[in-house]
Amino acid sequence: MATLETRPLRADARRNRERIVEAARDLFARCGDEAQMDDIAAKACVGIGTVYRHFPTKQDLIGEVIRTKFERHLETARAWAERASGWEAFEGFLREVFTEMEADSSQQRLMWLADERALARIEPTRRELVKVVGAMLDQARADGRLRPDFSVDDIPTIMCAVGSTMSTQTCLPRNIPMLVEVVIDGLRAR
Amino acid sequence: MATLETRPLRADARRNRERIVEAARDLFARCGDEAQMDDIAAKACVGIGTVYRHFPTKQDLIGEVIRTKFERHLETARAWAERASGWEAFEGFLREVFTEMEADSSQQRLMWLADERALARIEPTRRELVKVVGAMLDQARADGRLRPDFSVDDIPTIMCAVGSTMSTQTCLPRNIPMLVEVVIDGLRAR
Amino acid sequence: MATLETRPLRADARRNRERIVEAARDLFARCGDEAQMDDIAAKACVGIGTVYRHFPTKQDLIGEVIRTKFERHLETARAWAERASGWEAFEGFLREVFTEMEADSSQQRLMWLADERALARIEPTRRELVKVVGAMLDQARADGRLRPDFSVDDIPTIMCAVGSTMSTQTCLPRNIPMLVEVVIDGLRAR
Amino acid sequence: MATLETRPLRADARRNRERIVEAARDLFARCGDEAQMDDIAAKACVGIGTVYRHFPTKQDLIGEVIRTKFERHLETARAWAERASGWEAFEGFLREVFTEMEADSSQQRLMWLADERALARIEPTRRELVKVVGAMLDQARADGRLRPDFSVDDIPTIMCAVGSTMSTQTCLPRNIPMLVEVVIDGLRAR
DNA sequence: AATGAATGAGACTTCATTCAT
DNA sequence: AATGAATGAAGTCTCATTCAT
Repeated sequence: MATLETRPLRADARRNRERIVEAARDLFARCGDEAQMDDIAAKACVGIGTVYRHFPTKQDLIGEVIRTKFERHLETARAWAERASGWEAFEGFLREVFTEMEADSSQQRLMWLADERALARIEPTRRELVKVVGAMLDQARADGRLRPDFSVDDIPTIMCAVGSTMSTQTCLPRNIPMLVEVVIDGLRAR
Repeated sequence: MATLETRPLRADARRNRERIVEAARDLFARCGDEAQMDDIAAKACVGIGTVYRHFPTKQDLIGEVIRTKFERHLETARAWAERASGWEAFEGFLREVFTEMEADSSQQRLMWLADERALARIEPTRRELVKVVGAMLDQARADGRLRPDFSVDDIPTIMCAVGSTMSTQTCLPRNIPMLVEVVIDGLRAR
Repeated sequence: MATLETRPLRADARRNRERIVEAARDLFARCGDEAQMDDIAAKACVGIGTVYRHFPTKQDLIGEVIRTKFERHLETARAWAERASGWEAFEGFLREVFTEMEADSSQQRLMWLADERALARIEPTRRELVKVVGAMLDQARADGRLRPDFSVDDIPTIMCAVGSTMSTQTCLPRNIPMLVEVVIDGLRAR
Repeated sequence: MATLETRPLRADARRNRERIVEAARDLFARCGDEAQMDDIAAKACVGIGTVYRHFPTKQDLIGEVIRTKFERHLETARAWAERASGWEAFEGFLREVFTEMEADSSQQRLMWLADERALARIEPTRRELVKVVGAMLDQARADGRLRPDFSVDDIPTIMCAVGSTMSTQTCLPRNIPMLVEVVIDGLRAR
């Protein structure tokens, strides 16, 4: 009932939160849609009530898992922005991101479960990502290496095209490396 | 009682069947996964039992809706195979299919609901499609217009990449025309 | 619309009726409760509507199948009434009936599916059976071979006890020959 | 918050569980197969979900109801094993069990609804019961009071014969007391 | 702050029966 | 007299979310 409690418990809470997100990541990857809140709680070794304390909705949890992945893509973008510039940086970024995606391709399907509420959670990260990559694009376009009609706002389209292809039913044949080459070649100026 | 007429009841049954598929097409497009068998039956003005008489499983119905779309793609491919050949036919086919897809882009998400059972239903059509388009590709490759590492088995990958991008949540920005150009340019021989 | 039709079709109808009962016998024996009217119709090579023309209710069909079995028991009783008398006839009848029952023990469970309506159908046959066996019992009692407190009305109880034991889940151990001996010995006068 | 009390919620849960089994006992007895999970939940004043939390399947609930009855039979057997021995104990046990059975004869039909899954639940109790009664039988056989061909494994057969006869449709005449005497006399050595 | 038992709307599917042909 | 497509009430079970402890 005191308003001013110190936060000794908050360390515990944060650990719980991380465990929950970790468990969700794993179960969503393995089971997709079917991953249940109960199972996620069990895997995180917390009660289901604790999951809901941290994430009031399943969509919030989905959104958080997606956000952590975008965070990693953002870091990748920043690393390439430092390491190179223009088309080189962009191509390097794209290839590395696609590789990351394929490493946990089963998680790409999370994008299909996410509704507006979940997606709202990743907006800040997404915007930051677009900003960082935008700089590379401007340079690449100025250098005449990038197709002129490609804008920074089209990046999500590209990433989505590759990512969602990774996560379809495995009973249909998929050739991701080929797709990556087609897309990157298609982005070059002719 | 005449021997010559087609069986009258069967005509009714076929009409029902078509109404069911039509209703399913519409509701899946609008509600995705959420579309319920009850609602589909109601929309088709038949009892739920009638739906299950024609499609013993929800996945069978999903599969049938997808199959009808593939059937249309197949017709498009055949039309282009007559009208042109090689790269011209392939590019024409691709552009027309992508346009068709965008016309009912909300239906692309059906692919995400389909499980193996549903997908099994479209196998014959898919195989025929690959065969027809394969002929175009061989010619295009021989003419040096197609990137050499692209095989007929990669067509589904390409179509999936574009199709699934169309069907993502609209709250994320999408630029489909740009994606189409990138993909087609990426497919050309350099 | 004529009231006075001759019965050339009735031969067909009777054949259908027999085929339906035969199919029902088989399917009830194999599937018990789960046997469906559709399947019975299919197995009898008639439409489901034809089944309902002959037996307005599933229970009527169940009752008919049971009745045919009672009919056979009745014949067995009559045969023993001719061949012997008193306790000899009764024991012979019982042993033969129990043997018949075990031959299609899977059908005994039909008794568990039958409701009042079905059972009403077998009343005449049952009454006749009791009458025939009753004569044996009177003689056997007079001869001092039958336990004195056993009446003709108790015959169904005895038959039910053995019959229903035959039809329980096979995962529980059953020893029918032993049960038959216990029951017959228990019926003797001491 | 004290460490000593038994967990309060768990007490509630146990009460719920008992209420569910109690409600199931009553409804299965009255309606047989027809008793529905919804009704059982309502009668137990819990949500349907609570029923399924405790018993993941209807068969599990059926099995539990049967198990509680077997448990009572087991207690009866143990009581007689202390009170007497040999044939006296066995006959006393049988008569008391048959009386118990008749008290809720409508429940005997549960045995007919039980499938393997339900029956698996009662295996331990059944085995224990057979063990306790087995000792009586050995003694009775040694004393020359029991028919020699009767083994401990035949007990379920005997109990089933009487129990199932109790639970048939009441429209057929039943004489249970007579059946009990016939069976017990039939079990004696001659 | 955490727990996990409870909830209950709602999903898919079945099948005895009806009725237009 | 026969057919079999259609019906729809009712069944079992799931799972995101709530709330008493």
